[in-house]
Amino acid sequence: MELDKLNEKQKQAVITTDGALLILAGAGSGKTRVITNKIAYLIEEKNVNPYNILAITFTNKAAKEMQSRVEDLIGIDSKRVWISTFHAFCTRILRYEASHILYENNFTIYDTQDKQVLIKNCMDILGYDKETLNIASVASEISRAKDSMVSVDDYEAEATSDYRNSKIARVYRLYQEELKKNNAMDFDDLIYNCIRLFKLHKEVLGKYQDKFEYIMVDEYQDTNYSQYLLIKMLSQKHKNICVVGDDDQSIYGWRGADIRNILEFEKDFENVIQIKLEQNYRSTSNIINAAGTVIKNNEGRKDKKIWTSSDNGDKITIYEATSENDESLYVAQNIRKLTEQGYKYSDFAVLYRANALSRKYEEAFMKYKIPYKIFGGLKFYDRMEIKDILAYLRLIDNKNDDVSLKRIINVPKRGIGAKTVEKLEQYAREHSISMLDSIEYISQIIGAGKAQESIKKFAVMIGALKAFAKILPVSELLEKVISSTNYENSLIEEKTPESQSRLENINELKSVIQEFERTSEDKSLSDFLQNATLSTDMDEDDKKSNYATLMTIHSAKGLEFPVVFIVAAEENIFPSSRSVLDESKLEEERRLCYVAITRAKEKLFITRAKSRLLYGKTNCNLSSRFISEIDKDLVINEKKEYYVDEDSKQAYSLHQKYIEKYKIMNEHKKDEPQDIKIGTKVSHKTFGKGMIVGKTGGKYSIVFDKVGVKTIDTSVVKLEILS
DNA sequence: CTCGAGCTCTTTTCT
DNA sequence: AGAGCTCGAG
Repeated sequence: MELDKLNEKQKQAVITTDGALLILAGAGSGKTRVITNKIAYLIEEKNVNPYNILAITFTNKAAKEMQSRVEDLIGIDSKRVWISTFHAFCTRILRYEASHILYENNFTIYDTQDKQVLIKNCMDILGYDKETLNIASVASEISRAKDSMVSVDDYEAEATSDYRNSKIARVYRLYQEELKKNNAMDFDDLIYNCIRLFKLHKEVLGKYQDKFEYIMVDEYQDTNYSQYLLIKMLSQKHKNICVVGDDDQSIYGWRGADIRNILEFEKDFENVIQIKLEQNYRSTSNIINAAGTVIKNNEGRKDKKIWTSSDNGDKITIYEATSENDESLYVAQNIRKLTEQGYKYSDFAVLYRANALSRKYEEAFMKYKIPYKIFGGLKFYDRMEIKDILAYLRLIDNKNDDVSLKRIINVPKRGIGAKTVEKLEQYAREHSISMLDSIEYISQIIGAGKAQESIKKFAVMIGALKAFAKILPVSELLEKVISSTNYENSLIEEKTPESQSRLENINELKSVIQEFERTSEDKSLSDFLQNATLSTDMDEDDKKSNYATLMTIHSAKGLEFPVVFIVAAEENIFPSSRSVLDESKLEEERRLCYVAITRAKEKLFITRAKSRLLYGKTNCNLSSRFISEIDKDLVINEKKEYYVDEDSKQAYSLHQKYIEKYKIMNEHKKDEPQDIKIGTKVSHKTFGKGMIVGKTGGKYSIVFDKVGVKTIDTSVVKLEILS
């Protein structure tokens, strides 16, 4: 135990073990330290059995971090504490108790993409076109319903008078029926169904209530209603519930997080003790004060003031760039300058509001030879080839998974087209069986021919693989899948750099599976698939490597860096254009800004550009209101000297004229795609040197030395031919 | 059945 | 700017 290393408040938070405890932990106040020490304290001082402790986090990364820090404190006993994410926790329970809610325990978890595929499918069946009803918005509406425990019946009842909502209600109903038929659940269902299970079967709930004597929840400000309910139900017996959070860091309202949960914790639970951790150990005093002057503009927050005993440190540098190019070069130049003064590349982070902004900084870093890593974008398990292979494994594991079957029935191409699949699906629907099972009756469904032969062969292959699955470990099953589907070979034959990188990813999947077999307790196929769906790229961070970090502010939460650049601090970007008209959304943006500022330990730069090319258009945005909210005494303004004109209105109108002119010029330019042979070496003005490897119309696939494969439309961007 | 031209869309993102 | 999706031609 390291109780003596804690400050008074932290110590108090650790030793207050019984009853309901709300720890309001400001940024950088050592909250993980408090939770981990509390777990150790319960076990070592209070003789609580580790088996009776539950600690819940939002991300795998946070769970792993917590697990390893508890292990450092108490050793092997830490393995017996339940430390997991909400979703992993619910999955584990549902796997034991699936039969109570009429699911099979090898149910498949559908990720966001699978979910959208199935929703689109449902909308097709109902005859709703996506022009009137946008798939993504239906998906998110269904998510919000489940987050707030609104069942299909409830939703329908509320929606009767509303044309759009009653349509969504029908999609929701069909979608849930399809999930059930496929023996599948989406992410939201994991929590929704867990609560349904507890409500329906009090004896099951009782079992878990007995087990969890002490419950801890991290990042409580990010919980949604269903997560709140889950915690509340589980803690009902022992009533030892400790939640840790910071209302000022609630930035996930748009995905259902309810800030009310933390603001009204004291009403929701009995005899709540509240402890505030306000001392910041991370940042300089100037940074903390800047964060404070911004966040105080929000109404309706818990009263607290973070402070630090550190020195003032440097002032915050604000740079007003002329364009996004100027801005990105400024960032790169400053990083270069600071590395010469002894900073490492890994000390730097560039934080932006949206992933689409990252490219310019990437280019500038390449130019200045600064090693960097971009987080976000396409994740490993989202890659096409990985999803394909996993779809095979899912179908083998769960024959009812029609979504996976449809994904791979013609991958690699075996001459089974959309019409055939449609007929098969219809037959399956009419006879209430899975698509895989309906293949048995294929001769009744489609006439004899090439498609029928292919589909029979497909079914035989899946049958054989299922037999292998019973006797082989997952890693060997994977080999069988790859060889019998001819997946690898068809990629090898393609001989494009894309297929090359796909092959590499498949090899990566092989090592992921081997790693899983080495480390996991339950080595079953179901378990592997669930792990794969619930995990993400962010989980691993190699602290050893030396590179600058580029990421969105959202993904930076919980991290810290000696030097932080907050870029594109402009109205309509940060705060985003969709937030500026809505006071509560704007407050969330401001909290996001608070999170961004408090990531910095020593130096903070905030930059903005007077004009910016984004989503194919140039815009002139005003400086972010958040910049002006920072106390002027804490700031140094840097600006290009030739910007004499302070009147932004005038600058704006001049710029608009210039842009109009530029547009007209461009329209004339957009014509004649270039005709270049495959194999030609070319140069692109932003991606650098590369080689043409494929051609589709006027568009070329090009492997660039630095950035990999990109598709370039030469009627828009001209390429310089090198050889 | 497969390929390619032309259309639309674009915040954030963990699970 | 560029990715993804739909629809029509071969």
